[in-house]
Amino acid sequence: MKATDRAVETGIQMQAMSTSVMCQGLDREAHERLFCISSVQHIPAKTAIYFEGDLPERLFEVLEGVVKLYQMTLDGHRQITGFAYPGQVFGLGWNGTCPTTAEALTSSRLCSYPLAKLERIAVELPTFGVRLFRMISAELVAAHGHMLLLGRKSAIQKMASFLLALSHRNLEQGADPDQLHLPMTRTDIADYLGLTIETVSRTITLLCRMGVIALPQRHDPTILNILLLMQMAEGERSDFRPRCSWQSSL
Amino acid sequence: MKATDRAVETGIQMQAMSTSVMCQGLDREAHERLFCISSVQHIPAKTAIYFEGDLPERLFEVLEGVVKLYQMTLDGHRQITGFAYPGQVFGLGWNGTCPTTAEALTSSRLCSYPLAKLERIAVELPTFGVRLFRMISAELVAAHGHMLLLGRKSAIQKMASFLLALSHRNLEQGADPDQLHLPMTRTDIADYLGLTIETVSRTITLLCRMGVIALPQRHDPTILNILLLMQMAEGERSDFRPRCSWQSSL
DNA sequence: CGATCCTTTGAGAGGTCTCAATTCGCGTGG
DNA sequence: CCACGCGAATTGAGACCTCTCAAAGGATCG
Repeated sequence: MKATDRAVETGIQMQAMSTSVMCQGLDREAHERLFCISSVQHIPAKTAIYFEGDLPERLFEVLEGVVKLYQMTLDGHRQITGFAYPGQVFGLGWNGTCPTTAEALTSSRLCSYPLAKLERIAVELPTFGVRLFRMISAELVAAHGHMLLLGRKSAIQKMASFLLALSHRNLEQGADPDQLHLPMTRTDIADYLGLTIETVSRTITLLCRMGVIALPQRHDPTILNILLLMQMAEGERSDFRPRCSWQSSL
Repeated sequence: MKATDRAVETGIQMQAMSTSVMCQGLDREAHERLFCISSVQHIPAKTAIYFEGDLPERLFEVLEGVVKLYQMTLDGHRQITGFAYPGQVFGLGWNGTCPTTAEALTSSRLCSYPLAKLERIAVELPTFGVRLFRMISAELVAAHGHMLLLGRKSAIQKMASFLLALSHRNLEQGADPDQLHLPMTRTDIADYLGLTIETVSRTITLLCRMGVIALPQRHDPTILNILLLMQMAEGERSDFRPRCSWQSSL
């Protein structure tokens, strides 16, 4: 590699860092310290990044691609706890060992930071520590929401919620909220929603027949009626009061 | 209240603080600063502490009693995301608003800290910030584990896992791991495990008939065969390999 | 163009839910 | 002290949703 190439590469990397969610809003010092300990790597599709039970070593940010995080039961069932898209962080939230396996869904580009050095930065630059805390808080909120989906929603509600979440993500990214893309297989969707692959397939077919979505390509559904989709995600009856006063004796 | 009473009360409170999980292992300065912003309160049973959607204001630690945390779907279903026992903290992990409602299951004594002041302490005393981070990490790990239970376990597996978790908690607390106590109703258990009240009841009856547990009192099961219970929690087949090499193309 | 994996679709079984009735436990008041 | 009432828990019967097993239809890639 020539010197000019290295310079170009560093330039690309610095650009990646400045757009990184890890760095946004941080002062110059934090920014530079993060850059110094960061490293960018390419991961081919279907490759594990770390395993459930490993000792956590690095924090990852997705630059390109999608990563799935999952846990296994001892009898061989799998539960995907989340998908990490570009701009999202994973590898946070361990308790001794990694609770999940991380595996690249598609060919991905990741930026990673050694946890030990990250902790030192967090200790020395409290604003960065607060940022890390915000990130893991967001993950916990998402986890709580997903627990509600897994425990209390029907197959159609789960599927509708999933599609709406993807739509919402598109909106945030400035993409068309109706043109979705599913980089994961039906098996992955099933393991994320707590269903079987057949039920996922049948539910998608059902949504198509109802005219709520279209499916020109198997991995690229289009939302045709987002209002109906939202209704389906929430369930039938909407005669619900915001405050649960019948529960509380207040 | 007389001065001596106040002194006694303060003594009790300081004792509570020194045994508090929030304080364990912290230096004298952090300890004292926490004590200054802390307040202890009693909450009667079935009383909400905060509501889903509220602006988070305080972090709570359970001193006595049990608190349940839950979310509602728009069609009126409930998912309990966790129970907080003495020595456990809740109110951490928000993203704008509280993701869950917190409600005292039994008459409880709580110690709470204003979040704003807590953040200041975390910024000024990084070791405390790290401690907060560890706490929320543990919550995230628990949430992931519960997602696996909700999405991929049968009614018996869920019930067995629940009882084992309580048993494990007893063990940590130095109590008899076989003598359990369920302060929550069957409805609460159902909403925690993603089942109906009837299925919970039937599953408990089944476990009794199999001789895995006994039920002298409705809220106080006894584990008779913990090995079998562990087997049931994990599922039938145990021909499972620790590393998921069939998934990864490594 | 065959091989393989992913996906769809069907039929049937099974687990969990729903609805309903009964029993149990406990506090209240006669 | 006992009868009563109410909520919680248990139990039963049947329906329904989802899973399981099986086969066929597509997509992709060498």
